[in-house]
Amino acid sequence: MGRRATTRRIGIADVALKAGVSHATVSRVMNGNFTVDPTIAARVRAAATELNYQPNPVGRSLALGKTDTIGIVVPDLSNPTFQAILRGLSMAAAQDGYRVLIADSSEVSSEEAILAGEARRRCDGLVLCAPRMADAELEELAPSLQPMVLINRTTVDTHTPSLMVDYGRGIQELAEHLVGLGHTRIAFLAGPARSASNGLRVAGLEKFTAAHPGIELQMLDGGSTFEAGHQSVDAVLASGATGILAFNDLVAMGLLSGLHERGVRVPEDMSVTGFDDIPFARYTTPTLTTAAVPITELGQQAWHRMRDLIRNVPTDAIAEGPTVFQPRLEVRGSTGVANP
Amino acid sequence: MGRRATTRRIGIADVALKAGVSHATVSRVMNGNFTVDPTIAARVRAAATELNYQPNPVGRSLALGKTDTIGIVVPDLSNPTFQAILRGLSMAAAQDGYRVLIADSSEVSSEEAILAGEARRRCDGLVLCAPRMADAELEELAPSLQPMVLINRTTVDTHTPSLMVDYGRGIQELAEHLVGLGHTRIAFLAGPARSASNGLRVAGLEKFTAAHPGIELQMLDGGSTFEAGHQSVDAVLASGATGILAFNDLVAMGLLSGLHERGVRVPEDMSVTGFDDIPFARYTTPTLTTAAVPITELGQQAWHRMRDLIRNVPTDAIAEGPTVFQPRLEVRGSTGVANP
DNA sequence: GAATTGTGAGAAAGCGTTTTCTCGGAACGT
DNA sequence: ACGTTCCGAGAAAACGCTTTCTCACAATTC
Repeated sequence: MGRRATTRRIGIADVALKAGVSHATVSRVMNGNFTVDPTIAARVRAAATELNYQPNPVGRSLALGKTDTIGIVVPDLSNPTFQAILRGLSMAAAQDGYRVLIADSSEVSSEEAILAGEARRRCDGLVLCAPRMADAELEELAPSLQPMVLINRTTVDTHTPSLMVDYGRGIQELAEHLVGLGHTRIAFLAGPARSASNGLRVAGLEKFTAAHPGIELQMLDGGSTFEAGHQSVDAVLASGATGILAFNDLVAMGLLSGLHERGVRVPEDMSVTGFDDIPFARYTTPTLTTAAVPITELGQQAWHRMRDLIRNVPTDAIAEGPTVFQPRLEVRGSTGVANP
Repeated sequence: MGRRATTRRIGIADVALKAGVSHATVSRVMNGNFTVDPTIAARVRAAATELNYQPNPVGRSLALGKTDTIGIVVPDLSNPTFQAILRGLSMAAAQDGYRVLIADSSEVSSEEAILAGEARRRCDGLVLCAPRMADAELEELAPSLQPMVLINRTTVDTHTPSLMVDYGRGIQELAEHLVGLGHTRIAFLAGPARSASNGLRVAGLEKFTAAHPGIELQMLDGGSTFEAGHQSVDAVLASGATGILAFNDLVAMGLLSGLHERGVRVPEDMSVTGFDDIPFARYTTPTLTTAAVPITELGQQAWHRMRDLIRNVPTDAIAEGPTVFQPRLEVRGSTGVANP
């Protein structure tokens, strides 16, 4: 039995009483069921507005078995990429009357599974961004999280839609862009070792080196943050490379900042590329050459997949495998011809 | 009556059946009620883990009259300030086992009231960021949204905690910083006219001009975005001012970028200040002099106020009026001595 | 040994909805 | 005028849980 609320919220019973009808009739009226006498309907509506009645969503959810809410699990809310996904998701979902519950795992991947489960049970579906989660764990978790949409991950299980960014292709294009500018010594400032998207980049770069035997490509440890980029200035300079592929825009910006402090001119002395095309990438000095990912659109698409799942739309898009977003090379000021 | 789920989720009844006890006992065990025989408790727990039972939060919420969720209304999720508030709020709330539901009003203030109400009914409380909402509307809405915490707004009603940033004081400090550097012609690149925080800045600047009769201060129309700053380059140059107080960091960054394109050197030819100290402010070129607001901490504090409200902690902090955060002057590279 | 207290667990009510079931009464047909 | 249909609205069950109420049984007391 519930606790005594200090001021009882006004419920369907109050409206029913005031209108002199039963709960059932009030419910019917509120839900636009037309099997109710217009006279009575009007009376109910009048009572409802007069009492300023708003149906309790929790009661509704219990009866209907749905919450009109979806959850999203993100590893780090301070990362612009996830912010953009969240924004796209939230806005698209709002269009269809759905809300978004956020679950920030704060990079603590041990919490991720529990967090995802809890969020899922409160919602009608889950969008999962878990770049660091082990494949096995994801595979094991997946069934209990349905309906679910994955971002930058896949499961063997075919009925989980997956939205992927072709990081491999994007990084290749960036590398080739550098080669086109005459760079022969290139360094990749890698992201977190266990990150799935870092793996894709590495794979793409392996293809790249295979196709360009004359090019020297070094792998440098980095990270995914501004600070990581800033701290790797020494390693970058020591590498002797003239073209630097940063893991993402944040890292590139950190590097840019560090290089500036050292008096290294970009792009005259060194070319730097990012990845993602976060909003700030076009406002750095110099402006950042990067691989543009339509991140907000990705969030929006995530909702559309989710919506199809929730509505049980027989979509063969799922069977066709993950939806792959192709990054677009965005050449700006941070890359230039190699200094001989 | 609920719809037929394709695969019935496993509920308390299943556990009760398997353990050979009543629903009530299962509930007691799950909630750590010690009035139950250890033997039986063990049996129930065994059944629960074997069936992988997880209580349905909706049922729980209905019975308990609480959702362990709070809502936050933000006008624009792409604004770094609100992102930071959201992050601080979400992380702090998570520490206490609460989740955050987001409601992005997309700057459509006509939707704000409905959005806020809907979010509120799904949650145990609401954090409201509605800088553009009319005072009257806020005042009218407030009672139905309790418990609520306001960000950068106040109500006459004293039992709504309010967290404010002292924009007036902050902008004065920035202006005085410019004066200290020898600037005598200063321009304020104003934010949205109806924004509450813009009003506070203007009020602060009025105090400033009163105290500094010799200083010329112009008010320029601006906005709150990067683009707004970028587009106001002409107006800024036409003003003849040498010190520019931008509405916030975003605007300052846009202005910086526009000035760079025009070949105007900062800070040699012109000094520029921002406001907020968003993460990127320390990585612009030149780095941005700004008034640092502990935004994430503000989000965190918002949760603490909310928690006190939810727990009915008799806090006199509320009666004492709004909690005011003092911005801290952060002098970086974008301001320098005035060019004679 | 009967009365009293205590303890642990089941029955049932309640949270606020939606929806099925049921039934009285009006409208219709013969 | 009687039987059949149909329609609209109330009663009640269901959603999944918590908690009060109640009661059977065991343990204690005189």
